[in-house]
Amino acid sequence: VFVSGEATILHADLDAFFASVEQRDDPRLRGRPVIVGGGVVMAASYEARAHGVRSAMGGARARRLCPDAVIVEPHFSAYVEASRAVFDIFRNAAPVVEAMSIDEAFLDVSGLERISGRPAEIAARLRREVREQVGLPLSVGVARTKHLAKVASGAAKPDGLLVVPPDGEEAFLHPLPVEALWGVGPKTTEKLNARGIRTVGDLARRSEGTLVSLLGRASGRHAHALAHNRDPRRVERTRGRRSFGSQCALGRSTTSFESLDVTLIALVDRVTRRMRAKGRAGRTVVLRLRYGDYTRITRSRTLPFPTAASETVLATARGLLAAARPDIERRGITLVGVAVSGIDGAGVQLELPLDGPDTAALDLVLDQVRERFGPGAVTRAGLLRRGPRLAAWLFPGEDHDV
DNA sequence: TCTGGGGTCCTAGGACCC
DNA sequence: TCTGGGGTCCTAGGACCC
Repeated sequence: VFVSGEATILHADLDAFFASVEQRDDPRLRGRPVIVGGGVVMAASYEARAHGVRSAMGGARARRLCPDAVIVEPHFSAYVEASRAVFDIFRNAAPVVEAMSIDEAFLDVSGLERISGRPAEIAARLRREVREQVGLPLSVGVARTKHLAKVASGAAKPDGLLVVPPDGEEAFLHPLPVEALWGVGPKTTEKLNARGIRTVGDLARRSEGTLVSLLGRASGRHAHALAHNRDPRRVERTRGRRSFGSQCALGRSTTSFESLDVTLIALVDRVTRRMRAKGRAGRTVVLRLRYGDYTRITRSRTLPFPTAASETVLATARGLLAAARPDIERRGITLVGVAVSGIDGAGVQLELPLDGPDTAALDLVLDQVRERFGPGAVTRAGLLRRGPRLAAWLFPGEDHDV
């Protein structure tokens, strides 16, 4: 594996994204503390952050901290549109762009020097173009590894650019608190602090074995590697998502089991609609619940075949919900969510009733597949051979060892 | 701190297979 | 009947990220 010795990875991150879009679209909000989302803070402008407001904070607390804040409802379509425009600029600037979320991405600009200039110049241009063409502040970190670039963009905020030169990496990394590491959250920070490990430098002095026994195998190794500035991850093209989900918080008032079904139908419809729009199907239906005391559980069921059909997902989710009914009625319910995971690539969706095999419907689907992919694309024998689970479900009791 | 909505990855036990 | 060693898949929960 070729590992560049140059700082050619950019991490580009829009500042206070939702809040910045709101300030861009309403001049009255500029220069004022802005909070997006009333119940829970979804984004806070830097003016609001100066008062201690943070995202994911309860709305009541945020208003106490910053009584002058303007609270606006989110405008998701505006955010999606702004994000598209920004990513167009990213893709214009670098051959490999890896989207991390709606508002941040890694860019690999190695080998572009003669065409586009040095990484720091590309980063500066990126910031200028996003500001001029989309009207939003962008911070960029430039470094030799993804992790350093990510931490650097955070340190550059707001509206800044920070390059970590290869010979300044340890000096940059070691004084940072452990929670500055990407992947070290509140729980891990607490465990580490309890052991007197407060900075990345402290972390680097502990052995991998010590960290593994403290944090578990993957987290321990990860923390150890990052503290020693080892991060071989390359910037890769954004992968397809691995699950589709939707959830709905219900508030504190008691909810009847019957009205829960209405919510469930809407959630399943949203999820499967999005899956069909992307041409994806998945095998595992996950029901997410949060009881009245805010404890969470998940219940899941894996189907023998991938689907994006509303009826199939709904029937499965209903089954999971029915099993939880006694608990829901005893403890109350404050959130319902549905997700479909185990996404099987594009693939073919078989939309069949759950209550038993329907070979006529199957033949119809197979005809459509042949029409699209050619007459030899699928045969029943091939189906049996390649999808034993599906075959067992479609033709129970038959010999599937074809 | 009285808690949205969308995701990712890891761990661990049990069933099952060869 | 007790027991190896290697593996996959499913389910549930937890930590983390934006």
